[in-house]
Amino acid sequence: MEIVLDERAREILKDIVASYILSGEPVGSRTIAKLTREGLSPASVRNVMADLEEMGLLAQPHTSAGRIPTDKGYRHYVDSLPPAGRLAPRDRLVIDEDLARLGGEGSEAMELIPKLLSRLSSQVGYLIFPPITEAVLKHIEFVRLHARKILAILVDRSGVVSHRVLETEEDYVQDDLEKAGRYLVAEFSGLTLGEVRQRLVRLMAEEKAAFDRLLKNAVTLGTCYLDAEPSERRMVLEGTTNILKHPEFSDVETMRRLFQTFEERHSLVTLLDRLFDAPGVQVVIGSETDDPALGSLSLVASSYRLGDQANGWLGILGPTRMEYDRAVALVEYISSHLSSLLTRQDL
Amino acid sequence: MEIVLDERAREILKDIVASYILSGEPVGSRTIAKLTREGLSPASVRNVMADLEEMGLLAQPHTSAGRIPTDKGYRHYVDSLPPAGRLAPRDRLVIDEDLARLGGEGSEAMELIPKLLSRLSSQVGYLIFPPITEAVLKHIEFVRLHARKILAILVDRSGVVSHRVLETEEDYVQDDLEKAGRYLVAEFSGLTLGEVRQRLVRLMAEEKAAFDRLLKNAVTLGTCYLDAEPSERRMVLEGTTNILKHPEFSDVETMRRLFQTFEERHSLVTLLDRLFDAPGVQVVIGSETDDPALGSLSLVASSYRLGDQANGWLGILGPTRMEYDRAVALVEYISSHLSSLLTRQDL
DNA sequence: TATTGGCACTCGGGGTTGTAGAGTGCCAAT
DNA sequence: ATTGGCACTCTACAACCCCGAGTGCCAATA
Repeated sequence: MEIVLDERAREILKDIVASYILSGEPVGSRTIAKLTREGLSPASVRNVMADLEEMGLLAQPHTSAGRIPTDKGYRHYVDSLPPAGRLAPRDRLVIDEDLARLGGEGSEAMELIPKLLSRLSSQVGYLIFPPITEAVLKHIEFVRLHARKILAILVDRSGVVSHRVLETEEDYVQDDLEKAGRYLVAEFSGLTLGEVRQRLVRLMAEEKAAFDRLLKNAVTLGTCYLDAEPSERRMVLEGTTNILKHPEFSDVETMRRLFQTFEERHSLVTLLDRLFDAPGVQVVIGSETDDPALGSLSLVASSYRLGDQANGWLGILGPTRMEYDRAVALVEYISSHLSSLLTRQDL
Repeated sequence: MEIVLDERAREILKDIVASYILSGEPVGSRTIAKLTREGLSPASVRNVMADLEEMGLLAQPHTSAGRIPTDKGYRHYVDSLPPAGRLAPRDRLVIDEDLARLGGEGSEAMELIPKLLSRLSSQVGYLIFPPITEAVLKHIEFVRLHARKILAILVDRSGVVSHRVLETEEDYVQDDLEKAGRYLVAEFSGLTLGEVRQRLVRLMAEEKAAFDRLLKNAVTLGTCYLDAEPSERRMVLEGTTNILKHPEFSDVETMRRLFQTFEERHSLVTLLDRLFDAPGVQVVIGSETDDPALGSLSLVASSYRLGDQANGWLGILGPTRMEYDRAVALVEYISSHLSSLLTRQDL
């Protein structure tokens, strides 16, 4: 169901959406007539508007009001945006400075980036980690807590630390745990966790493992850790309060649902996970998803590369009535900047 | 400025506050007259009410409305609550079950407890870690990230993991880092970080350290880590969306300020830090603090003991119009339960 | 045939007015 | 000291009206 618009209709749609994004008020035919250079009369504009409404791109809040874009209208608008938006030099400067200060440790970036996105866009900034199976092992370490309770700590190549408690069949002494950790690092560092798991499974199948205690410990503990690893991806949200500034969320109930969604995070991750893994910045209009809580929200998202690991996501979350050009430029710039920074430093 | 109330006035104040907490509506003299057993007439109640208002314990939203408690009124009410509140057996059961499932790892408890508090109270649950200087060293570990960037990971006795990136003067090889870590653990595990720092300072002053490379490394790295440790205490908040359910926050602007406070956390920690470190549950009426964002909020707080470490805080944060008896009982029970659980398991 | 000016119509928002109900304060009676 | 009674006050709610913005449609026009 491809909608074809002639030049003028497209122009008018663009103007309406842009004007509505700026003002938040329904826009009438007069406003547009004054805006368009080729001096069209309000009446003519009205005709086009009626057409656009029939196609489902515009809507009227009530009979005698101006038009506002439908989500379909936003979609058209977004798709017709020039691909390479410009970023204000001032913003550019802030980003360059902040990212340069990064120590090159993953966790730091993961906290800084969403804050940066949030601050510069005055919206919600988010960052989703790459899937855990793609993390490259740098270091792993086991610490005995109590009998049969072991704390496992893992560091991935980009410096992201994660840890969890393992419950084991037998009771290990700390010394054995350290040996096991060192063995795993020596043997597998530089591999992704997915690969490590495969190797471990293979090792477990080999007979040799049954006799070498050190090897057996290492394999058991390693497997235990990887199995305990939840498949859910980590996500950082920042600036959620910014969303409250927007008048479209003055309704308390909508807002409660929204914050609930933020608090759970889960649904956002799966939403982004389903996104087609294309390069470049993508825009998702809230209602295109099936989550009602995201009703009047939109996401601007870009994948990023952390070293040569598979992609994580970062972007901006804001009301559907958002300045997409700015947002897209911002996300685009930060994402590519971050990718190159991390990839370079990783060598 | 001690306010003395006679028996009847106290009774009426209690009834008014209780009724207002339940209904959220200003309560009139009729309601109270019907409630009190010793059949007082509304007119008499009105007289008492006028007195209470003069004392600043009650207020009228407008001339012809019932009375609502002032914060001073709440304070009186709270102080006159019976100290040992009963907890519903059903809640008790839930808590017992959930806490029993705890693996004895600190981080798990730190996440579970606020959730539990939040769920059972339908308010915001929080937990503040003990001051970092009181954490007992169990394990420390250094991982080389890049040249002169080192990731330091620390585990305290209760299993809480924290980590940060150190920038060092010289470049260490991983092997030296491991030796340094092992040295620190062997020498100092079981001491609080505060004590560890003292020892390190002393060691650094001794001449011997200048010649033994291993020792020097360990001292340098240890000091570096402890200095980088921010003095700010960690805090976990859970269920912030619950606050939105309460009608008193329907005003968007108040709410935005509130969420801002939540997001920053800092101010809440310092607030609790200033609290008199008494045993038992304490109630802070929001306006008793100087933070305007906490205007119509109250805190129910209790310190807890984690092993023999100094105290952290846990509790409930909700609107000043909150069911204090329930909340106090809940916080009391969870706090003492947690303390005993952690202390026992630590042996 | 596409565009335009004109005109009647519609609808929401804001201000005004009226009314019912809840609750008070005060006073005189008990 | 307590109480019944009464006049008074104030809010919340609904009804109403009117203004202005904007539309849809039609007949006139280039």
